[in-house]
Amino acid sequence: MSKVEDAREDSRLRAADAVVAQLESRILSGKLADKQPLPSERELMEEFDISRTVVREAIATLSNRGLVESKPRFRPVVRKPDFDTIINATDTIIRNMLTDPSGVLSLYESRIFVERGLVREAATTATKEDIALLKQALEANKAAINDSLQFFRTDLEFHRIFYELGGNPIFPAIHKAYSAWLWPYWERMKRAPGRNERNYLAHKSIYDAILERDPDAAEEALQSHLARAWEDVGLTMEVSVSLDRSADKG
Amino acid sequence: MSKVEDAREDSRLRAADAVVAQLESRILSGKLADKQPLPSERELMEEFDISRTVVREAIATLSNRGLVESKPRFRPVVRKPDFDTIINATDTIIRNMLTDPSGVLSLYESRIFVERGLVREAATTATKEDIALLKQALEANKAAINDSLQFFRTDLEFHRIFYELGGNPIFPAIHKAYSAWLWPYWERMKRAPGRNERNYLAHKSIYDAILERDPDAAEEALQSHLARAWEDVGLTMEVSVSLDRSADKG
DNA sequence: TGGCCGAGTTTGGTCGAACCAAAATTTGTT
DNA sequence: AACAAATTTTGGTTCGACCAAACTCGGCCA
Repeated sequence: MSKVEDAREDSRLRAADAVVAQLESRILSGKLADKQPLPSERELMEEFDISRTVVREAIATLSNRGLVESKPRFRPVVRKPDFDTIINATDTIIRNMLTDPSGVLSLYESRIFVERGLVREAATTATKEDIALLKQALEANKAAINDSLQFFRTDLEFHRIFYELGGNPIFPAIHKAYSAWLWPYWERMKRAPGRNERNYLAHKSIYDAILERDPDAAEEALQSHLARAWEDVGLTMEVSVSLDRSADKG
Repeated sequence: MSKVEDAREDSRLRAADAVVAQLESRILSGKLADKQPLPSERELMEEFDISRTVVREAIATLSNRGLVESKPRFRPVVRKPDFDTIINATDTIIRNMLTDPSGVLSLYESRIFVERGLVREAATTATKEDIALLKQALEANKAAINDSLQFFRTDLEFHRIFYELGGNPIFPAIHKAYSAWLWPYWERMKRAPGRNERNYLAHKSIYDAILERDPDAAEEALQSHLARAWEDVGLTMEVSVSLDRSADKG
């Protein structure tokens, strides 16, 4: 008997949606194990007694929902959702939204907000091990001052540590998102002489404040650090903004 | 000429993906205006010189991405993405993730983190108008103590104000998300006598701290308020996960 | 024995024609 | 002008077919 029909005596719904629901529950319950390939489309169409068209639509939806990973021409692979999944699913939308400069600013503001909280947290609750991690990242950052690409990497890594501290898996995912979405704007940042040095010192002052268990100082250091960084980027953005406006009027 | 082929001399890609990209750019550029119906599937298949199968797949993807709204049997409607769109696109994933209690905890922890920052911000930078809003919400909350449903609404509203303060559109979207995702758990919260009263007092203490421009007190009040709320919910969840972070400063 | 290669099979990607039922549109009637 | 019926359009679904890329597996050669 068709398992789909049961959940679909109401013909106003899509058949694919019922299949999606079925597969979804199987994935979540573990009947379809993580990292394992989905049954072939032809198997599924037989089992659910539907056309392959519907099967494909269902799989496409699952893919967009992040429950399976599907590369073209390859068997879709089951993937239990985690917070990273959300970032991926959200990616295109965000990128679209970031075509508006004010969207970038909003995003960056939110990042500052989050990191202010994170450094406060670090200043009050960081363990010796946490601080050791920070110190290590800081020194790597210092060592890379003359290699801008490497400096950027260690910069990212230094900030990332704060997102890891609480052990809450949401925050690393957020850091990943910020990095991915704001990266393009950082790439265009001009290479002012002494910029790396300045940023390293900013990192150090944050670190020092944490060492001294001073959340206010840490927050302040972080805030001015990121505000300054925005200025570096904002200059190049303002150009494109005004360009857009003149293009609009024309 | 087929517009799809151009972006697809590499046959390893899906035809649907190219169509998605095309329509996506048209929506973002405004060539396909917001709130306007998409061309019919048969028109699209002719224009792009592809089969309807591919058209449907493309539309399904756009729908999942949140760029069009498609109810079964109705013409899909163009929808320019905003931060709310993200929440909707993310919704199913999150709900799936929340089948795991630890996921709920992570989410709730992140909410506490965010709101701690928000009330600190409010305590330092809230304008007279902001404070008036808070006072109004607080009084509405007080007036609803004996009507649990109404109390819940005013409770939500009180918290929402903090998310509105900065004027950053990301935060209201986040509040909406937290409300939607955590709602089911709150609904199951037991109706202990005096609970509304207690929560109102907690809100008041937050408000008072903001009045006195004391971010530490505001944060502390918020923290204990939400931690206590979690206990009310946690009991019914039959999961004993502790939330004590002892992050309070002496 | 072990790794490489190629024929044969499976599987995903795409097409096209067709049918149905519901929505949208037009026509007809009062 | 308003409402009801007939007609066209459109989305949802099925079936069958074809292609090319991925996968399998068994034989060849070192």
